[in-house]
Amino acid sequence: MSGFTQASIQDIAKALGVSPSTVSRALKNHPDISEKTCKMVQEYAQKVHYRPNVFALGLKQRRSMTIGIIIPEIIHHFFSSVLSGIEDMAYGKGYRVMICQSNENHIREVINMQALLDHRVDGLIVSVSKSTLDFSHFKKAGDQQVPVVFFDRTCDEIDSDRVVTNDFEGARMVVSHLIKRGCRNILHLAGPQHLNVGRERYNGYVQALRDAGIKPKSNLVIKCDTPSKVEYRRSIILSRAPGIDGVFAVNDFSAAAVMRLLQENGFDIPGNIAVAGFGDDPLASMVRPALTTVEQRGYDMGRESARLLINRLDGNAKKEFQTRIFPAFLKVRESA
Amino acid sequence: MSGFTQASIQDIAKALGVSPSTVSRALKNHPDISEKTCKMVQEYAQKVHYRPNVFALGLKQRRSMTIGIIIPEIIHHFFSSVLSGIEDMAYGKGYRVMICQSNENHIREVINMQALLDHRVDGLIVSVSKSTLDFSHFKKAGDQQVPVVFFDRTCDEIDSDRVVTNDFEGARMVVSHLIKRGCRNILHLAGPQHLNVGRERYNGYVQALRDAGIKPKSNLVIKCDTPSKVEYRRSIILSRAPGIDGVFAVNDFSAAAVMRLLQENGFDIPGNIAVAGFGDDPLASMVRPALTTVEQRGYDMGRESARLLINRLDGNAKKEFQTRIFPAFLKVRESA
DNA sequence: AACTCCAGCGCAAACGATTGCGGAAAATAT
DNA sequence: ATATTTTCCGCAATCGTTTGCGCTGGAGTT
Repeated sequence: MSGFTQASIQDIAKALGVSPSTVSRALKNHPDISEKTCKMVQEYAQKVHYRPNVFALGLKQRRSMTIGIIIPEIIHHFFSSVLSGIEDMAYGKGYRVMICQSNENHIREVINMQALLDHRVDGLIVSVSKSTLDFSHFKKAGDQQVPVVFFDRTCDEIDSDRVVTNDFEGARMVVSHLIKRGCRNILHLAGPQHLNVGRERYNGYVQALRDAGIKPKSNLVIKCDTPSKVEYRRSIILSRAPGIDGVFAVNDFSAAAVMRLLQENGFDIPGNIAVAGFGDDPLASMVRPALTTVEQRGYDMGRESARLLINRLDGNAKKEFQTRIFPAFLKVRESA
Repeated sequence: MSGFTQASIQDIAKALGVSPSTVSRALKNHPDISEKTCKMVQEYAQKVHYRPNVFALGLKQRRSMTIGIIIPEIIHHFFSSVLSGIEDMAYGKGYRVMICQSNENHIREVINMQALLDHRVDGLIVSVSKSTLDFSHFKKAGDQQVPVVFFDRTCDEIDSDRVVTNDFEGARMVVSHLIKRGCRNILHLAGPQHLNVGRERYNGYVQALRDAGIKPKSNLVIKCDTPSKVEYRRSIILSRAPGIDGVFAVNDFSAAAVMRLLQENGFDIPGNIAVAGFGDDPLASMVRPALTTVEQRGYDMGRESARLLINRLDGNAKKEFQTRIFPAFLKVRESA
């Protein structure tokens, strides 16, 4: 009710005939303050809907109880899952979050970084954009004593905590599955190789082939990690199509797109060509045939990222940085 | 470079042998300060990477230059598009954003609201959660002089600026299209009727039927607005299926889910049953057959929401509240 | 009676930036 | 030469909260 203006500690102090310091202490049950006073203050504070001023707090304590997050694109189910995990853990520990999207754009990432640092976030959780090759903006965070946790797409140049999926093993598993199903000539729609995820998934693909005594062929690897790139490369994909019996795409979006492309051109999935993706996006179960893919535990990864960061912020983290590797799970559906 | 600690205005003042007030004014080219001093201060500030302290600023100016955003679920493409629109407009006008998800949960929405108010956002842009029936938390924003703009899912009880799609017309168009294609018995998977979007789309559906002289049947309207609800209601949907020749779902997710369900049970889309959705999610073009749907201009709606809000914040808005209605566009693909 | 001790509270200085007002020096006018 | 205006800058208060330190009065000790 109380209407317009937010009550401050001084307002409460004045109204109750005590000093601001007493109010401040009473609100946190400081032992110096008598029980009676505590109760009186707290009740009055409640009545006038007192809420601490975060600006004054931040100014005084030199911390914001806020975690900054930079992710490439929030629209991907994996990233939103991670986000939920981070939020839940953070809220539970009294932290808030501030979310920025880089839109896979390096410049935007740098701007976001600055904005978050300007807002004096206590720590950062980041998954780097595809177009980021220079990591100096992350070092700036280190300079300002702001710890960074990288998840999924990490930055090797910077010593930090990391939370990743076992991309290698996930890729190896799903490609092995394709081989077990009888595939011999498996096309890989690869992600950027300067990103750990792209590299690891590629490596897992190669490993699975080797395990089965199949020689990897470089013309069966195409850099192509979005639906629009699938469209852009349709002619080369279609030129390979007659000679292949399987596709492993670096993510579900490309997998769905290539599946559609192949279907439109008369190939039966999985009859002629089996298709597998990576990530288990909700999309995977909505397309036809439903997509065989690799499940990542995004939510748990988010929680763990936040846990690692907050431990460090609260000073109860080991000095050495850690890398948490989450298992990947093969999710067999209809497409392979 | 400069290492650990962020330089403050006082640090600069001390280093340059001037007063903090001079530095403050020099940094914004105040006419009281000589050109020479301005240049000196600005150059030094640049050198030490001076960045204003948002806490001090917020405390003094009693505004944060930050817009709070509450949306149901960021994972929906529509909402992320709106988000991008808001961000672009806001950044362009010197505002930052703080994003919260309600996850369609009323409690969470209330908490988010309080968190944003605690952070002293200057204004709010909100799309209300499905489970919100009580709007008192929004009134609290009004009490604190924090203007709110509602988009898409509005709140009728509160006088405010609004930005919406012409849901009625969109629904009418797409259902008319179904009818033109020959559909007579069209199932509607409806959203919650306490939300304007659910209601308007339903009304558009009814209007299209009436326009064609078809009598709406209540047993052809099922409340069902997510894939999991489609699953949950599969038996009733399938019991209706033999008698229908079209489906209009309140969003693309449900449309895709129902399409799969029907296909799995031997119905050909669009041969036996035509299916249409709403929203033009990227999903729509990835499923088979590609989904006929209604396009909403999410990005533009985001920009407009931010524009309306910022105009009000900057004091150059008319007193009366406005409602901006964005057109919807029929997007015909393969499913209908 | 004089002492110590402690519970309970207030003073005042931060944190970093802004801004109205006043004042010294320099420039201009008389 | 003095008077007047400009130019340029500093003082100090302010935003709301925290916190080290000091003060008071009453209870307990000797």
